Amino acid sequence: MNNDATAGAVVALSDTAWQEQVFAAMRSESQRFTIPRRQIIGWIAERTAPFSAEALVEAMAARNEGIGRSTVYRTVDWLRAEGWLGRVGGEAGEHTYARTLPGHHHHAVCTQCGHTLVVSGCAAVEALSKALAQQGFTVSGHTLEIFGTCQQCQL
Amino acid sequence: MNNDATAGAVVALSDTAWQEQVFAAMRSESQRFTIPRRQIIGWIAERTAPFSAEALVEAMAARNEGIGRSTVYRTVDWLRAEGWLGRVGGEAGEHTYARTLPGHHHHAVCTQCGHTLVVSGCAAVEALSKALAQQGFTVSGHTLEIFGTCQQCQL
DNA sequence: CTTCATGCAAACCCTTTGCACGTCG
DNA sequence: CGACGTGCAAAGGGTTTGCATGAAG
Repeated sequence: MNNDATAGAVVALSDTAWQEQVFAAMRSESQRFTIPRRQIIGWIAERTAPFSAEALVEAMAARNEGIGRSTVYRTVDWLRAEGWLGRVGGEAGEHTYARTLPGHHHHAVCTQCGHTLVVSGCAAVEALSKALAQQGFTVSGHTLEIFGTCQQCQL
Repeated sequence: MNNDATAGAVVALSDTAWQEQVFAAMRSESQRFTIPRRQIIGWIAERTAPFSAEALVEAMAARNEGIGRSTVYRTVDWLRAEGWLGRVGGEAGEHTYARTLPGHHHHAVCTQCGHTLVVSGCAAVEALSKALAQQGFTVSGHTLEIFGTCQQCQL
């Protein structure tokens, strides 16, 4: 079966690739390759589920070196600005963040364990764009978040 | 042409119907039909674009009666809890809210004037659900926000 | 008359910022 | 060395809460 044409490929979120790409981007943007940044990025790379800013702050503060709140937030801001990190489910009081890969895609997040799948492409939304175009509405972008239960949590 | 089967119908956001339904829901939930609540709901019903909480607070404070912040936020919370109001585009510092209609649907928001179209149904996402089901992921819900330029703002 | 929403202001939370110091290149 | 990131703590902005008052049923 092949749903790629209509729904895009579904893949697990790769962590090592993400970290490598972020490091490469840092270099090419002449961002300083500091220890705090490496630790923060490394921690995020290990996450397989979305996390809160506070969780990251605490994890870094617990380190021997004791990375400060501001550094964490500043690094997160940079990652978001560059598109390596995105906010998901901002419905609650505190924001949650999830790793992001270059290019257009969406996340399917398990509401029980937080495990995240990446859905590449979104031909599905293109149909909507056509319908909206008939109303004179030009689509320039969209966000899509999917919630559900992953295979593990259904056992 | 008929895209309804794949993309759902696209309609403008109806305000009077919304207000009527909210009022009816208030009664059936034995919520008190107070003047502040009616004013807040009435103001929201007039909006054709998403609005910030602060805008609503200011609009209410400007009224002769002077509705307080807490009342505004509490009413908003109730509306959100009941599904009559939703947060959209929480990426920025302050949240923006938009009216919601019963049943599943999505919004297409003009990034220039804020005008909102409602897209009923979302057969498009069902294709994604199938692809995810093949990975053992059961979809229970999703959010979709569309951004673009409406007919008015393209002139 | 009893119950519950209101309004004011202070508390609260997460996030951002200023400044002197330390680190990277 | 020079520039820039870091850490601390305090400020900032939006949202929530406590309590006495006042309106709704």
